This record gives sequence, structure tokens and C-alpha cells, in this order.
Amino acid sequence: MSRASDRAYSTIREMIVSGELAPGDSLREEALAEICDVSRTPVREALRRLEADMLINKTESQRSYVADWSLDDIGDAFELRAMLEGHAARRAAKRIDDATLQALRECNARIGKAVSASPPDVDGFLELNREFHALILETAESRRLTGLLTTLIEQPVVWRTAHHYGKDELRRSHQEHDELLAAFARGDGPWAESIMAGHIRRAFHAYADAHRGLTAIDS
Amino acid sequence: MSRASDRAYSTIREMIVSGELAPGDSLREEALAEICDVSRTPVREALRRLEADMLINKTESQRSYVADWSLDDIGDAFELRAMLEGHAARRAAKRIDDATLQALRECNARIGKAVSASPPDVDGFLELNREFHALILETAESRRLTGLLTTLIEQPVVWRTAHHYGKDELRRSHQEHDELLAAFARGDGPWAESIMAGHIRRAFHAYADAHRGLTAIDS
DNA sequence: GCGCTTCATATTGTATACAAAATTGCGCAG
DNA sequence: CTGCGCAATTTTGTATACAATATGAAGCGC
Repeated sequence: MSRASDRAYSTIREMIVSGELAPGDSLREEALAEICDVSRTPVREALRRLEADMLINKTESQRSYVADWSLDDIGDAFELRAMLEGHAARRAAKRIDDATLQALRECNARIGKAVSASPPDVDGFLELNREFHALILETAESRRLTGLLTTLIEQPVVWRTAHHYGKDELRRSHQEHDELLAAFARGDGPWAESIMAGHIRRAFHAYADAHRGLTAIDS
Repeated sequence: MSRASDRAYSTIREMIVSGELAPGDSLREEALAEICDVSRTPVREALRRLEADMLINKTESQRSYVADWSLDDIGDAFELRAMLEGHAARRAAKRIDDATLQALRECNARIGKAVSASPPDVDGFLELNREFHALILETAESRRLTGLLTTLIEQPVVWRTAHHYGKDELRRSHQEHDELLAAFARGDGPWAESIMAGHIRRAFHAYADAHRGLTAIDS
């Protein structure tokens, strides 16, 4: 992470995810180089990585812009996530060992605490949730699957979704994780897959509802 | 494609896919630059793209090697492909129009010709097969899905698989495509998904059988 | 006034030089 | 002979200069 290209990647990515750079904004290499305090070379590398992450679009003339996602696109992404994370859960259920199961239980216990706090610790929830899903993905033991999913998970949308969550929705997430743990404990792959797919799809609808609400308020 | 980095990408990729560069071979930027007749800068870009395609691995010390895939890894890739291409087929069945359906029919007719020739025109089959699947993917209308699948499809394994096919297996592929067309004609998404998933999985087993046979002969 | 061409400017693409880091091989001590 | 450590060499990372290309605005003919 200390490499210049990594710093550029993190910096630009953070600007996109946080919303500092809005969808449609143009990304000029020289300007970014100055912001990141590196030369254009590592910036170009960072832009390519971000393009692979689909956080950036390039026009036919090679100019870069912050990607803009319609609700349909977002729905697509969640649908794929549901499918792939479901697949990961199924694989994980067949491979999980006691130590990992215990680690997941502890992780979800901490999620429970973050959720129960008043006000709920949304940032803590996000980080722990990320850890929970990452552990499952790791347990699924498929490099390919990991590669495909990371590009879907590392989206601005995913990160902002939780901020739309109400306390009850956070608690529902926590409960679904518990169900998942039950499926894992029994090594029931299809069950784990069903729960995970539903878990992701519910997250999407929570986002979509909140988003429609927000846009309705805006307009 | 006339850009130096694109030429480098194509050249190196072709060397990997064709087997000229064997799994585990180290990829030194300067050597590749000389081969591609460009400087190291575009070579580095090409290597990053190939890394995203998972055709290349990088060690912790940033050296690049041609990716080496175990049969398990290959199985993983096919499993994901079956799932995602099945998904694509389901989406395509709901969106396809008459013109596209007709184009697919014509494409598969040409596949039939390539298969029936004696000897079978395997390279023609490969190209047409690629076109057939690409058209379906396009019809599925999901940029995300397209992005995820291309990294799975553009694998050395996929390209070499067909060379293990016997005439009967090529004809079976052609027939499965016809079934797919029937599902499309009726707009039956789940049917299309089932056929496509089976189609891909059969391709994997054809590969696995041939591969086991070959390794058995080798040893 | 409208549209086209053309030229100035801005932006990206490539090459090269240099810096940082890693690997290899040698020499030496045990 | 083996293992360790250092230095020479190789390889990758970054900066910068220059080339190619795209964009946008001004001028010109219609």
C-alpha cells in the first residue's frame, strides 16, 4: 500500500466512493496526479484498476469519467451479487471448520452489539459486515469467485446502502447472519445459499426503497 | 487495437493462450517489450490487464508469471461460467427480438456446417461458437454480467477444450444450441438457463475426461 | 445565420532515464 | 561442505519529456 500507484488508487477510489467525485465527473490524469502527489504514471495504473472495478468509464477517445449507475444497473449488480454470494455460501457450508464457524459467530455477536447500541453504530456494522462476508468468501475457497465478487462488493452503492438502513433493518441483517450460521453448523449448502441470496436481495430492496424515497423528496 | 498497449496485450495474451508461454513461466517486462516491439510502459499496462483476466499471477515481490491452473481451479471457472451464462441465457430469453433470434439461427446453421465437414472445422466452430455466445450475452443487456463473464471466457482452457472434442461432441454442442433457440423462441427463461448451464457443464466434463486421458498417457 | 474547415489547446499515449527493490551468486567463516 | 551475509546484477516502480490524438473555438464560405 505504500507504493505510489496504490496510494493513487486508494485516494481516487475513496473520492469516488465518498461522493467527493460525482458520477459523470471527468478524471484528468494530471489533476489527479497533483492531488495524489505522484506522477501521472501511477495515476494511470490506478485509473486502469478503477476501470476494471467498473468505478470508471472510458469514452472511445480514452477519457475517463466517474461511472454513473442507473437503478437498473444497480439492480443488476445486486442480482449478480445475490447469485455469487449465494454460491459462496453454499461452498462455504461444505468446507467450513469449527474454528471458522466460531470466528463467524463472534463476528456476528459484535455486529449484534453495534446494531443494539443507541444510536446504532452504522460504521462499525459496515466494517464487521464486510468482515463477516469476507470470511465466508474465503471459506468458499475459490480464487475465481473471490475475484468476481470483489468487483461487485466494492461499489459506492454498497457502502451507502447501510446508511439508508433503519435500526430494524440492521437487526434483520443480524438475524439473517444467525440463520446463515445455523445452516453452516449443519453443513447445509443449499440452505446457506437460499439465506444468503435472500439476504442480499433484501439489502437491494432496502436501498431501492430508500432511494426512491429520497429522489421523491428531492424532486 | 493499433495502440501499442493493445498490441502488447494481444501479443502476450496470444502467447499465453497458444501455450507458447507455459504456466509458471516468468514474464519480464523488458523481454516482452522487445518481443512486442514497444517500450516497457505499454507492456506494463498489458500485464495489468492480463492480471485482471487472471491469466497472470504476481508474486508478493511484483514479479509476473503465467497463471497455472489446477483441474480444481478449472472446474471452479466452469462452474461459475455455467451459473453466469445460464443467467445470461435466462435474461436473453426475456429480451430477445426476432432479428436477434434469426441471427442466432443463422450462426448455429453455420456451426452445423463447420461440424459436419470432414474433417470438422474446429477453428471455424470455435469462432462461430464464440459469436453465438457473445450474441446471447449482448442480448442479456447487463454490462456487469458481460464484464464478469469475459474474464471467465477468455481462458486458455476454453480455447483448448474444443480441440479435445470429437465429432460427436461437436454435434452435441450444435444440438444444444438448437434447444437453446427453441427456449428463446418461446421466451422461456428458466428453460434457456437450464440448457445453457448443462451445455457449459458438459463442456467441462469433455475437457476433464480428455485431460485425464492425456495425463494418463503422459505418465 | 449556419455549417464546415482549420488551427490552437488540452489530454492522453509512449519512450526513456533514473530510483527502489529484489534476486542471484560469490566469498568467507565455521 | 554448508550456511550466512554482502554486494553485484537484474527487475520492477516512478518521474519526466515528447509524440500523437482529441477537443473546442475561431474564421471562412455559403
